[in-house]
Amino acid sequence: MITIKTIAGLCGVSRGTVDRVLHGRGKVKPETEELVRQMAEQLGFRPNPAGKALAARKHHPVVGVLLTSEGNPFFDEVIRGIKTAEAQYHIYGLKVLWQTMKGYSLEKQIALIDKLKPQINALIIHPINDARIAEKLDELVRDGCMVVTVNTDIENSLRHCYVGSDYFNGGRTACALLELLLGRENPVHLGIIQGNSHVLGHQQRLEGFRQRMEGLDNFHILAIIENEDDEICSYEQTKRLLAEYPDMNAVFIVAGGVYGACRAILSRNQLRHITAIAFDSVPTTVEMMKKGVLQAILYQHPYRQGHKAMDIVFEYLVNGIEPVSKSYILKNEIKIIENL
Amino acid sequence: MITIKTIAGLCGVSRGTVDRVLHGRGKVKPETEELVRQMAEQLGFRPNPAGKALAARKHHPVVGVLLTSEGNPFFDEVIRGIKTAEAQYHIYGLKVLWQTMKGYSLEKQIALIDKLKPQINALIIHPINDARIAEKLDELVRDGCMVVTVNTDIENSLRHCYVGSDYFNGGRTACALLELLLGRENPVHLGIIQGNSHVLGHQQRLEGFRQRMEGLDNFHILAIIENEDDEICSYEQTKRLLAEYPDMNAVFIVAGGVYGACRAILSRNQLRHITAIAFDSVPTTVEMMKKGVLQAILYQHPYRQGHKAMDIVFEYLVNGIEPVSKSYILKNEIKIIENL
DNA sequence: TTGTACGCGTTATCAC
DNA sequence: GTGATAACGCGTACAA
Repeated sequence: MITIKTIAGLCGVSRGTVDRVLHGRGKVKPETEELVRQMAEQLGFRPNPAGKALAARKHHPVVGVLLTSEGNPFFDEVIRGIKTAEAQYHIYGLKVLWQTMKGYSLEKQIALIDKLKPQINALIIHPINDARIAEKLDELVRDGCMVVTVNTDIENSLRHCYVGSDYFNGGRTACALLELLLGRENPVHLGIIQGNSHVLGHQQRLEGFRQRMEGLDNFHILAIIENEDDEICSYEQTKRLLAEYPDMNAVFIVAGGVYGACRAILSRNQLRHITAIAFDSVPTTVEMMKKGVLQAILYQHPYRQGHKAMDIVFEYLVNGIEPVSKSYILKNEIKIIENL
Repeated sequence: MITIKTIAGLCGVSRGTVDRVLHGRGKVKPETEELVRQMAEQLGFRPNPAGKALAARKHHPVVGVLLTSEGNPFFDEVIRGIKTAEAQYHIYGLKVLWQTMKGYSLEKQIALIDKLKPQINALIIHPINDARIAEKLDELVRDGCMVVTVNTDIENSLRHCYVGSDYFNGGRTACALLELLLGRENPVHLGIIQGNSHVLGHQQRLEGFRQRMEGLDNFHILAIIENEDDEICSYEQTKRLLAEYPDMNAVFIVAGGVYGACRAILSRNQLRHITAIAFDSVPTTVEMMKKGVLQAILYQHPYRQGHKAMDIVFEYLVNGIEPVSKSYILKNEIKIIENL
């Protein structure tokens, strides 16, 4: 095992000098610096996290978590993942400041970022995809704060890393799944219940779905409605859709409002079967799977999203390790009742 | 943060004494012992892993890994998971001894266990489900060696923990998936390609499948063959099966020999479509999905199996933490080409 | 510029 | 029985 001591001994300098070189604190003769750097490089020196952890306990790095999770049960598992990681990293002196909000108010989110800003060394955020938020996050990054987006990414921003699913692929997979369930021969008359077309992930899912649909001659989109992720709106709109298109035999629920849409399908109480799929296994969605309204769902590992986001922040803050990649993408899994 | 020092101070004893109490090394006055124990309990003392790691480096705990992985690409990902964890725990002085074998020879496995036995503090093993192996593992456990079974469990053994999938549920999920793909109305004439009915997991998958099939009046099992996880045998047997039952329209491949069975299906080159599903995403299986022979597969998180097994061993050996549960079960996931 | 010394939490060891 | 001390690897304040 290579330690600072090893390098110091081999270079004939003290541990302090090696440390200064490795941390770029200056005040080292150029030749010495070069020697130490080469030696560390050559021996493949990797600082021991255990030592780092022990030494770093006095810093108490603070992580802010800002989620649009109020009233959105999807985030329950994300939160559980973050909290599990929080407990695990507690001994490293890591502290977490929580902020949650309901809905997608730009002003509210900006206000909460500003509130957290002076207190934190890193931010885990479920961001609204708006240029003003991107600007705010860039401001944080420039001030030395790490920023990790979770579940939803934001365009044109300096954020260090994104942890979440591949929405485009989620749409593709959804379409392929419907093809499997309905076959290539039977005509598929499709109703699409979109969440909010201004939300990046929702857009991308629909694009992915459309791309995968090219060449499927038996697939026909009858209509696309937006429910704004609201259950009541979803219920009313879906009901209207089903009345308007009596030959609809498939429904793709792109984002939220799953329960409302399913209740609308249930309320028709007719013989003709509708094949429906949606995303995420929140309790009401599982209920609708059990009732047979939803044949399958796509699952984006919410627990692991939360945990991984904290892992990345921890590695950066405590061990000084930059994320290996700009994004950490979890697979879209297909779930039916049996393997929930 | 509660440290040994905190407790020592509060009890008016030295850190050494606290350590002796907490590790049951004896040589402590009963009253002192009681006092310290109560104090630690009351304050909820949790030893700091970082400190432990630093202090424990000289122990060099050794983990033996014994897998029947030769010639079985399924284990490639399991191995990758173990190796990633190995690298991560390297700094704690953890060493790993690898042993692999081809096939399922009892004598060979026993010999390899005996070879590892004197050198290891823990064993991660893909065991043959036989009483003689169970006996061997119990022997290890009694000698103070931790034993973790991975991917396949063993019956009636003292092993500390099992990490793997739920085979019974895998079978259930497979049946439910076929029902979704083929519908409840059309008659389903099923051929089942079993691996080896003496392998516990293979048995359980079939049982799960059968249980889920109860009440599906349109499902009919035409035949069940065994391929002994051998590709050639699988190819020949499947070919014979397809010739014998020309109305077969669904195939369930329970375990190995996926490639052989798929090649047999391909070789018929006929118009009638066969819906086929299998387990695990090894390269040849993915190839057959791309060719359209397999509509979907079930995936048992091999990478995470390997990683988790090492996690559990690490926690026990280095931090002295017993596994919370006797088994750690990963979900069976449904994969199609799009979300592989 | 460079070296020394201490603290972080745990544990092994030596001295009493 | 018990206490004191050194060691592990790293970061850093302070001394030289």
